[in-house]
Amino acid sequence: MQIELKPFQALTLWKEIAISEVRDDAHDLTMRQLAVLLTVYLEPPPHTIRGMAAKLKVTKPVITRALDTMGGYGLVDRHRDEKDKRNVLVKRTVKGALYVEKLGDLVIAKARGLPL
Amino acid sequence: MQIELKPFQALTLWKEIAISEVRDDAHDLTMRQLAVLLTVYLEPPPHTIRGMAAKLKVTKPVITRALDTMGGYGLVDRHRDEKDKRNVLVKRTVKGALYVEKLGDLVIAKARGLPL
DNA sequence: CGAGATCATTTCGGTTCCGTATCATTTTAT
DNA sequence: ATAAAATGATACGGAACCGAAATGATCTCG
Repeated sequence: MQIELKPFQALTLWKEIAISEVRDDAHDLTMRQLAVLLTVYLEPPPHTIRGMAAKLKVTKPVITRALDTMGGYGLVDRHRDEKDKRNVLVKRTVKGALYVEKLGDLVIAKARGLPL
Repeated sequence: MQIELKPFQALTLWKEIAISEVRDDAHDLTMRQLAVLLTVYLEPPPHTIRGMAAKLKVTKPVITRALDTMGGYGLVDRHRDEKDKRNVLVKRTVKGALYVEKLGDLVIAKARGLPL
């Protein structure tokens, strides 16, 4: 992963990834859902609804709905926090891990293909 | 260690950008809209509805609606092709160019901030 | 000239998402 | 014990989007 990107190259990378995501659109995630998904898989737990809402500067229902949708896809899971039963902890799934891993491969492949 | 770090960095970059976009959500573009926008601004014209639909492998109404929304934001413009009045040519705007430029700066800034 | 092809848009019914406000449950503090 | 606070989910009306199909305008070509 070269870090010395010029503006046009950086945008081309972003464009190629966006187009790839749109094309073989397995799940049609929105930007918000993607931000939630990557937060869950890249940052250390625990992940609560309130915490993620604060991190993304969105309201709690946005996170709840994103988890509803992605939970339906099997990309994330939810469990009550036994220590504090008001909290809900977002958990990773095998399917979600595979999806994220594939996305990482895509970013790398596209970055490698850039004329640097 | 280094081998596993590369995908993680790539995903972290993608995550940081997604979160930034969600946070200061000037326009709340979807992935499809973003793909359309970047295609218009990074690839040489002309850009027709049919051409972009084919490129993104989506139906034409998807492109039409994306242009409706982004046109409302002032990010793109449309004109009839005078050579073939069936066609509509997508045009760039000053506002859209600024938005794309800012996005490029964001990608670069986030890439630069990655721990190599 | 006229039939068919091409292109973008609109329409349709249905789904999803939005933000605000409210609700139910659980914890904390008095 | 009980009131207040905290947390996530849900209700609601409105907006945006979906794919498929229909529409209107324009072009092509026999």
